[in-house]
Amino acid sequence: MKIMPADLKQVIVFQNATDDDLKLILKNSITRPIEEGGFFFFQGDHAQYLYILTSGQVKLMQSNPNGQQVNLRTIYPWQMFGALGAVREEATYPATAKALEDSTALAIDSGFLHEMLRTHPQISFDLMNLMTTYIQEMQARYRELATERVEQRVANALLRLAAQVGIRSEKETVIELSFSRQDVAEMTGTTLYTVSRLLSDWERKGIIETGRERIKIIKPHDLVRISDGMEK
Amino acid sequence: MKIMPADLKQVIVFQNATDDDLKLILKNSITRPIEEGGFFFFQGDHAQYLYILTSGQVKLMQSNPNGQQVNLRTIYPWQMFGALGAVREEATYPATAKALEDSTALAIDSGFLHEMLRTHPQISFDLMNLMTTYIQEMQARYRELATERVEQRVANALLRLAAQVGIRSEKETVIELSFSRQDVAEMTGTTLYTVSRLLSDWERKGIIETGRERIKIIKPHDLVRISDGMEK
DNA sequence: CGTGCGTTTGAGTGACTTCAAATCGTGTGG
DNA sequence: CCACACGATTTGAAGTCACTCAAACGCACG
Repeated sequence: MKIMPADLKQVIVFQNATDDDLKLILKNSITRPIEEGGFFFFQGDHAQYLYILTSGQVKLMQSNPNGQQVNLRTIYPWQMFGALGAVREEATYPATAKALEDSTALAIDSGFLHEMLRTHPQISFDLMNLMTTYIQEMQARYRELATERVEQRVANALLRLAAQVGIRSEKETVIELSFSRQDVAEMTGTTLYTVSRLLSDWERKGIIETGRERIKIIKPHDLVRISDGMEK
Repeated sequence: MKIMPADLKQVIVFQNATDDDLKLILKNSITRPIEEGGFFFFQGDHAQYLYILTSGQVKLMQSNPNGQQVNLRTIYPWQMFGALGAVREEATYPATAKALEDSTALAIDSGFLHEMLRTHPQISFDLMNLMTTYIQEMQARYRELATERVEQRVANALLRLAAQVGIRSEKETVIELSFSRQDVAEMTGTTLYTVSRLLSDWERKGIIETGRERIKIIKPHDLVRISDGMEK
């Protein structure tokens, strides 16, 4: 699929850019397809490109020296990734970007990006704003991990996912999610076994329905109560 | 103590600003003294000011609905705080800022700040860069909390603190820190009891020396080994 | 109709928390 | 200058949450 300059309007950081700017950006970027399971970059790689996902789904994760990993976030079309590395010259990516499905991204060279930021202050400003929201999200997740029990964190994660990407059924307040137990575990800093036990428990209570890589939220309100720690 | 424009050069985000700019910033800010134990602002307050600490020490912390809190970071002179709230108009502070000692800060009105960012792209850019480093730090701490044991996290926290604010003795590699067990616990997402047990253990092994609100690192290298999980 | 991956479930364990009580250190008022 | 009082710290004992490991299950796809 060919990307048009106008498509880039969907990128938050470019929403104030002119059509000419968008054209210039497109001209200075390359299209990079990665198939399911492949990687756009690894943690520690020299950060040559800033990416904008145009199709598919990408998981950003970070590993510790022992190889254990956490999910930092999942990227959906028209979101940027790799920005942390690419905005500073001579930097490396602090995370690994893995394609969850066949995906395509626009790769903007960091040299050109730097030039762009210098000549288009508005973009710096918008990027800064985007970063403030991201910092706040990370701070909130950090606090959650430090102070809340697994049960609350998982409930919270499901609610957050539902708000972001859930497919809402027409009549009822039923929300479908496509994530494995492992995914949810990595998102909440726990193990797939604990997640499985929790989900089974909630299913018995009629709060959710589950299947293979599928979670259907039946009673969001009960999840809210659990995430608030009002349980027990 | 009177703040001079040149003093502001110590603020990372203002290091590229002209003297005239610094003068303008000073003229549009007010000095705000807060005594030990007092607060510059609370989480959820309307974010009217961006602060620059000129003396003392400030703790940034976040609470969950139940009142449990985590330490996000400690601010030292010439560092900014309150930026996350103040750079967006009509926002609230995502954290609480408490003075650990009698402290003084320069308060820059968010309206003026916004104007400043609009007319001085370089500042947006520098601010964005500062935020990238902060995001990376938060991501790293998040991963630590999710994947590492308390022992490793505490060792890591001590090393990080030592690098930031430790007083290095001349001859030997001995580093002094002034933090209570409670402080360290809040920084690492654990309890003061666990921290106390750990520090006692390390003291018995000669890795550190401790006292009331005092931790002296004798063998940093051993802490590095512990933080890498090479213990046991 | 296998085969593999995602999932469930059980049993055992251990790291860390919680609560309680004793002890230590420091700074402050008499 | 000393003694007291309070906050910081230590330590023990008990409890628990969640992890680990192992094994069985079952759905979906080839």
